Amino acid sequence: MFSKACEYGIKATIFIAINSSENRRVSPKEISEEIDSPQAFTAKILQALVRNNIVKSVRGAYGGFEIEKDKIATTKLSQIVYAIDGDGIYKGCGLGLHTCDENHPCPVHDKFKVIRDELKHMLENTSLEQLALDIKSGVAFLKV
Amino acid sequence: MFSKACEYGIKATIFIAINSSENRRVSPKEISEEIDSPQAFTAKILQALVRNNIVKSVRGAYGGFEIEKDKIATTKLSQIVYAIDGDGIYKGCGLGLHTCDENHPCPVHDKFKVIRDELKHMLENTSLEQLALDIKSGVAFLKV
DNA sequence: TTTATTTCGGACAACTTTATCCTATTTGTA
DNA sequence: TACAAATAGGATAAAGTTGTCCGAAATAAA
Repeated sequence: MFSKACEYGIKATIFIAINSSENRRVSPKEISEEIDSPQAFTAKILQALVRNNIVKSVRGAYGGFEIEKDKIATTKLSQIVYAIDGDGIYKGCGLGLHTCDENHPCPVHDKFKVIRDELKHMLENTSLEQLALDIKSGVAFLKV
Repeated sequence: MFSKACEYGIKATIFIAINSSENRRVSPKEISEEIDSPQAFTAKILQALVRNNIVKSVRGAYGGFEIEKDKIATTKLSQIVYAIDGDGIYKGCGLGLHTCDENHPCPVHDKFKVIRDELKHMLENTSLEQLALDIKSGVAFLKV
């Protein structure tokens, strides 16, 4: 469904959010340990998240990654996915046709549309805050 | 969502079904032209479909690919997908956790489960016949 | 039995994604 | 200012997916 990069990106952002809510910056090393991902690759993905204004980075001593507190509630899962995987999940034909719409559908167009719209709706209505709260309360997990 | 191989596989199977319903065998060349896919690669995918008993191949002169007529109605989209992409679409965690279930969920487990179950249901309840009929009647298309 | 036709299957090439490494740049503190 | 601690970013490697090529094997017809 998502690329590996996107999976790491989502988990990393959640971990950063949890720490930012307690005023702690975190390093790629910490992040990759907590979400069980390759460190250097995770660092690359963090760069993309910074460029897309999802998270903030602070260079130099005592630096690290953080998220502004008010952004934790407003950032949606869809924004993270879009920053890393683009809009391929919603757009594009399920069977790879160049043009696939109501007027010129692929054989599974209608059936796919239902599911994709639901996926889109879910991503656009799931906030970083919700996800972070489940980790904080021990209801959900970022690794294993 | 699906791999390229799977997209080609689905379209190829539909095209074979249409022709088998009219007692015609088709070659990889014909297939790849009709579904707009690379010929040699498509041939490889057809081999996989044959091994998985989705389609039948007949070697030698006047040979080609076909599907037994009664199979057209009973074959489900899920079987084609499974033959090529495996069960990764249903199984496996959306965020790549090793174990992700009710007891040890990833942050998006519940939300994903809903969508994946729906996708699974759709694939398991869509028959090759339905898809082929839409192409035959000109309501849907296999290329462009 | 020979020949033409057609799928099968292994080897390999190209491209994309995933992952690593090393140096440059930035920044806080002594 | 010098140093240490961090992220940024380019180069490159490893692995997976996509795609090509060619000879082997099978089969129908002459």
